[in-house]
Amino acid sequence: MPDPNPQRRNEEARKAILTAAMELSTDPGFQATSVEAIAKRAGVGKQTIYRWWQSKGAVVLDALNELALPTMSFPDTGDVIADLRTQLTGVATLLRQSEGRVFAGLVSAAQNDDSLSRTMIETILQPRVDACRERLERAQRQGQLRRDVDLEEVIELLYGPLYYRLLFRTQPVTTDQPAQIIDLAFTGLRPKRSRRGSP
Amino acid sequence: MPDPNPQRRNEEARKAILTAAMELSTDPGFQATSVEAIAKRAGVGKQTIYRWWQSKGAVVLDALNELALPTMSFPDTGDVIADLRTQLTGVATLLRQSEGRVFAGLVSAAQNDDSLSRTMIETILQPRVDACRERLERAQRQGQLRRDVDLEEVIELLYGPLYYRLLFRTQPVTTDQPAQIIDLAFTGLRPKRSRRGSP
Amino acid sequence: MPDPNPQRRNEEARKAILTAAMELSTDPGFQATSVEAIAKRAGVGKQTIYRWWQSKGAVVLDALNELALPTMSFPDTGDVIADLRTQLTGVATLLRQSEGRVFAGLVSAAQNDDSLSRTMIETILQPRVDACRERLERAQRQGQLRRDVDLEEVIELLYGPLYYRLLFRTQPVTTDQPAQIIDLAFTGLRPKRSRRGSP
Amino acid sequence: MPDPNPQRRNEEARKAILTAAMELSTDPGFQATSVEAIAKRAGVGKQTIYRWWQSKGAVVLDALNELALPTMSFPDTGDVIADLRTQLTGVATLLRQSEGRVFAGLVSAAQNDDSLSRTMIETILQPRVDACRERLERAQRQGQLRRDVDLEEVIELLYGPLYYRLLFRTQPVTTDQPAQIIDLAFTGLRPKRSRRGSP
DNA sequence: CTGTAAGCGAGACGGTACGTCGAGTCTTCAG
DNA sequence: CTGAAGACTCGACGTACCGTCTCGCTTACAG
Repeated sequence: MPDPNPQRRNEEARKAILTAAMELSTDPGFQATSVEAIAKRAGVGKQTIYRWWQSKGAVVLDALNELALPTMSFPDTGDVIADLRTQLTGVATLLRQSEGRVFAGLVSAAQNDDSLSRTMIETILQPRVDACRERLERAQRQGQLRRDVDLEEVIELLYGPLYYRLLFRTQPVTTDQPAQIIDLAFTGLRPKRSRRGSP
Repeated sequence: MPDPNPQRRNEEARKAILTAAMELSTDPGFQATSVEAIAKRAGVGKQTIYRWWQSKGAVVLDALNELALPTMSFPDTGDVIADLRTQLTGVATLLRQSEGRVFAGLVSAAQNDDSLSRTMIETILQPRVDACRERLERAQRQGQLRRDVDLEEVIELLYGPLYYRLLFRTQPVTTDQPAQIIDLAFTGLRPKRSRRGSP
Repeated sequence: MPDPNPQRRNEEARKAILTAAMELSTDPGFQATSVEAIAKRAGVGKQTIYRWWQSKGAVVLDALNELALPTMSFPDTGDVIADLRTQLTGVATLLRQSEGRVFAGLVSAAQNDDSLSRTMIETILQPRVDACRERLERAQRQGQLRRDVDLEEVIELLYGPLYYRLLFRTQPVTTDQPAQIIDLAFTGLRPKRSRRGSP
Repeated sequence: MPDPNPQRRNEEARKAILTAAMELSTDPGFQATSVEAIAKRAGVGKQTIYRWWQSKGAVVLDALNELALPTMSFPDTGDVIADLRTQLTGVATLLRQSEGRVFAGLVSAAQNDDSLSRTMIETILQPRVDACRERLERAQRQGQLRRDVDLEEVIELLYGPLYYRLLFRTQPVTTDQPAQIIDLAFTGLRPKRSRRGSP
């Protein structure tokens, strides 16, 4: 039962598998895709998939990371609001496309697969959350953001609405959603100034 | 093939199915539960399930609605912030419990089942969103909330972070998350007033 | 884990399975045949085979019994030698044909499958051995056969050489082998009468 | 792709493979043994087996020949019946032991592997049959055996019943079976002399 | 008050995919 | 430059559920 030797790994097979996984997760869709179908399309034995990945979800996660997700270094122009807008718009654009449904499938699979959930957080979410937090810390130091806030929660406030639409599908993710989220979040929901008779 | 006659429906079987569905979705978990298992535990033929529901998801959705979700009329004490806090805390409390995982399973299933997605929105989400929007409209009229905002987006801003944690599981939903969300959302992220040199 | 209910059994499926099993055991051959192939050719789910039989061997055994093996009531003309010749020639004729190879495959499978071995003995061998023994007993009573012999061993002596050729394939089973076996066995191997000077 | 050079062959590996094959064919049994398992137990790569043998059967055949089967030169005391008894009892003794099951496995494998079948005949059966035939020819010349018989058939008559029990497993091979076979075969099945009214 | 047609528990059916095993081939690396 | 190690493709294994389809058996309405 030793783990397989990664040095002996066939790089061609690996790529073929990731490509097939990505294509099938896009077209018949994540749930409609079987490990068997991935193997067949990749021209690979099923065992070669099970040798290197724990589950279909793990394969698609790797495929998404390698083939679809940009490295996404967080922009820093000095204006945190503009940078957030740039960044969130990028995410929204991605989620609108087929990658969005693939990612939704992944989140779906992670609901009852703790290992996949952890890996997804570590390889997709955490790096981006960290990059965002660093940017927000700089913004705090530059006086562009309240200092008395938990940045993790700020991030959830900004991204939550995006994933809300992706996953509940009450309405599609749009590219102007980010601007509106940012406006709401920075300005706050309190009424502007009370029209008559505020202190 | 006419639809089955609802008057002839066996109420006992219906309840046994919903109960079994709820229990199994809680314990082995939604995805680990099969229609067959529900039928067996409910002491019911599989056909009786397929006669009245389209899928496992549809059964669990009904079960959740009937057995777990409160009617949740939105409170109105006159203080919108307090009311939101009450309401959101209720939701958070529910999501922390096993119902949270069941609901997550449902969201998961809805990712590739348009019909289930629609039903879930109609029976679970929409009524609560509507109640919330009405409350927020009242708040706007009473000057407790900015008028220049899309209420749908406000709702997404408030609830998004809750579901973010439920579905990504980066950290558990907590009962003080709502208070913090509301604080951030109402106060906004802008720095208080710049210490030196603002007009 | 209760056994399936035989009353609910689909007779059509059963026949299709036996026929497919027989055909495939004949053409690609017993060992080259997979349960999967039988299922496919019979237009049947694999589970339907596994529900009613323990193994491929068990299916083929039933197929052989139902489709290929005659009921073979042992003849009784009053002349035991003639009757044995008739009977053994019938067996040899069968073994020469494709049924012979199917049966050989079955014997092969039974080498490491005790349950199959037992069933094969009970359903194929034993009934024929019993019929033969009864005929031989009658022959003994009629003075056509030595009385001081174990009939089981006589049967092995008569049939052993047939199966020797079937299974070792040193030479093919032929239709005149039986006559020769019977001659040898009845006359015995001792020299006729010693030509010169026996005591 | 020339045949591998036998001079370069690693004698240690060869022995380890044969030993492993023999042990595994004895304990988990022939059919339950895989080439992979033999390689692992012998501490040898699978390729090293496939380089020198065509199949598992071929390996076990060699193992049996080299490790289990005596050279068995046919005895000749001048009394053919005694010699046959000696020889057949030796065979029966062997077949009763684990070698018997290994051999049965081999016969089983040979049913659908013509090449193995031929090799088995050539290396195991034929030499012993030849030795036996020579002994029987001498017996014929010495007037201890009918002259008007096909010796091949005599051999089948004598050995057939032994293999009948080995392969059908209706009852175990025993060490007194040979004596009884020989008695039947030499004396013949005809009744002694009819009690009343023979000259 | 009695057919008869529905819903019901049960579970066999044709399928699809699962995750595993082993076959036989091919590649890498150490001695 | 052989041989151990083992990754590869492939095919089949036996199992789990899917959703459909009979089966008899209540059960309740219609004649």
